[in-house]
Amino acid sequence: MVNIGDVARAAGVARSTASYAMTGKRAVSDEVRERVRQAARELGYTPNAGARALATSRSNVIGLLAQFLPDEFAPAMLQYIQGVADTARDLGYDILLSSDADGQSALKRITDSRMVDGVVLLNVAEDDDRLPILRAAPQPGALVGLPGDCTGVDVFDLDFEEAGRAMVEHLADLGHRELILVSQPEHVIERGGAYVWRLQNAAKETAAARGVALHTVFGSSTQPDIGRDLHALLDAHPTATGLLLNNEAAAAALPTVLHDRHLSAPADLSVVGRYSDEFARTFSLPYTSIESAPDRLGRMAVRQLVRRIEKQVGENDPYVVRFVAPELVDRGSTAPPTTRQTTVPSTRPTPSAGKRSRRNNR
Amino acid sequence: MVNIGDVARAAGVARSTASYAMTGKRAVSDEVRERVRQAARELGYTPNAGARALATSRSNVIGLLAQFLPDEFAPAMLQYIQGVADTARDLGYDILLSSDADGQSALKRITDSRMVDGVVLLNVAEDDDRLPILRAAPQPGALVGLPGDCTGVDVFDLDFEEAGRAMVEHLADLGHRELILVSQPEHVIERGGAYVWRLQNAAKETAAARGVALHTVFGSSTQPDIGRDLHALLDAHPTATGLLLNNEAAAAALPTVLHDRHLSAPADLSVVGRYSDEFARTFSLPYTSIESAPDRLGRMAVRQLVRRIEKQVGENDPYVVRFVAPELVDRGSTAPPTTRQTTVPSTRPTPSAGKRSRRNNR
DNA sequence: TCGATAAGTCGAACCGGTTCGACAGGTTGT
DNA sequence: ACAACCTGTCGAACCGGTTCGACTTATCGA
Repeated sequence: MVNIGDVARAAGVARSTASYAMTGKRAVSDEVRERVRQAARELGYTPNAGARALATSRSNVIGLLAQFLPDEFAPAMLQYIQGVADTARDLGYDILLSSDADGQSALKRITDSRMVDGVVLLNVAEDDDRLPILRAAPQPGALVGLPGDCTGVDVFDLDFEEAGRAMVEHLADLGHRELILVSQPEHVIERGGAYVWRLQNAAKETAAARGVALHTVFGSSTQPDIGRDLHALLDAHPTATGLLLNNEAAAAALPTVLHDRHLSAPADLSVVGRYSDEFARTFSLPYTSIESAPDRLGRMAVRQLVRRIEKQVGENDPYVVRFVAPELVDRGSTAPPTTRQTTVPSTRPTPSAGKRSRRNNR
Repeated sequence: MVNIGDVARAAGVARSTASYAMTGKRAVSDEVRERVRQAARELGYTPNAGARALATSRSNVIGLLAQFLPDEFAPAMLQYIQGVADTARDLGYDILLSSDADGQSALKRITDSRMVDGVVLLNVAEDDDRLPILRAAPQPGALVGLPGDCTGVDVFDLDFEEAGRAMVEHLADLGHRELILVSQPEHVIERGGAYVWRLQNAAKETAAARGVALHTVFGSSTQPDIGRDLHALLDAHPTATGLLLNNEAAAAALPTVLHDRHLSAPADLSVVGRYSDEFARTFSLPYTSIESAPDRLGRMAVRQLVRRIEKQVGENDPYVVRFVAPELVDRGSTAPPTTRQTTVPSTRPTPSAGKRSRRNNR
């Protein structure tokens, strides 16, 4: 393999001069620079990443810690990854992706070994066990998701409180008096997914202030369980006229559930979700929703991280905690309330005739 | 940062001895080994990845070239990535993820710079422009997807011919005489997605042999276009009794389409898809389908790649082209044919009353 | 005209590992 | 008793870049 010594020899200069000609870190005569570049081109020279990392203590790689947890909805996760990957590439960084379930040791390994210049953490929990390791690491870190303690890292998240308020306000303004909020599974909360609480508490407060009854439940995050959950819920609260979804799986399952019950939105039920526009398109979801902006959050996190890596902001500059304001995207699934006719349990579910696989029963 | 010299000094040995004690590449006395390991533990020593890569010409990183193309269905892609990432981690490798639209230059950069020990290519086209670069690279490569020319790389793919045959046979056996096959968008084919042809041609041959009429069309891969496509299709072929889907977006959109037309499977229409079980669960799809096994393919590709990297198979060992046999997962969406009653166009689509957003019209 | 400054180049050292050859000391075989 | 061998350790060289200090030559100001 051709190295910088070969290039220097071909150009008739010292190795150091060749280096300066390529990197521009010192003045080099036009003539020499051109000769070096020419030689590099002809020989097909590419700097060795390991050697460069060793010499500069910079790898131009950003670590991305994502966890594909069984109770997280994978397609929603993908959008954060895309946002991070695209932005990193634009800024000249490669992505080292870790999907290791053991986030602690993965993080420790990639930071201690200096494989990465910085780290983005997805799926951050209230008391995330990766944070102590990240703070102890020499590299900067950016989070997507709000932990309890934000010291030493830059944090980006959707404003879930505002989201909760906006969802309730929207339906209250239309005249609804009884709503159901379906959150993520309780297990997500136990693991520290505080955003579930943040939205739910704000929704409760707003509901109380507006004199609206709000039933809150945790839904499953897998099929077909969430479908069953939704049916049970609609049975349990026959007089509720609005449905709020802070649960991607529930949103994805709702069309089928409403179909089975011969209901439609907003004629029988008003629906407001909390998911991204991309998600809505992918799943063809016709519900008005709070935009969760995963691409923007990923982009913001990487931008700030790169600023720290490149010392455009120093360690003494304050760490930021930035919330994206939720936007309500109106897809026409809300309207003033109507009394929902209760479907007779025996006629629901209305599956197609013929044999049905075990896998699909609900 | 603590380096191997610090460890050696603390243990009272030479740097080389410390290295041998950690790597085990030469015999070291039990006592010294223990002293070195102890020192390393106490000092919190982790080898510098760049330095090690420079010295050994091995990075323990695998490059993963994925492209999030607008006409590919992203959630389907994610499963390949997960399969690759999980397997790599199990085998002691990290993943360098490139989602660069310019696959050629991304591949050239990561291979020439020696950042990676090997590469997995997803989304491989018939005449993939990344292949010449991969063949010229010093690292081995494994593909998920079948290109026209397989020399110099290990190739893994679903047996799409057999899949096409199996889909048609299954419905022909049940007595169907007129079927519709919805493939990926024509654009995917133009870009070189040969698997579309492979399945379609095999389906056509089988249909001809069985005396079954087969209408083949290319569907969109985005919402809501694909929904419109499906409606048009069902209008155009009112006597068709079976629907074959080699298009994930179409599968994801079908429940809503059938709902709008007041049809259900298999009572009015038999349906066979081609997607993974994971995909079926995520989208709650109740259709019998050919398992596309993305996790298995990703796993196989990484396994073989690592074998090459670690010289368990040499450059002279033959390169493999391995097809995964398609399995039909019966979810009960197929039955003997019934005459489908034509829905009156004016009553279809049956949207909910009330305002409808522009975004959601079809 | 002379010293100060800047531009351009070079050699050497360095980053932090691994690996080769040499060698001391102990064991074995004859 | 001596060669042959094995074990365990060390010092030095090497991987391929970058960067520092020093040096030469040209340029400028006083």
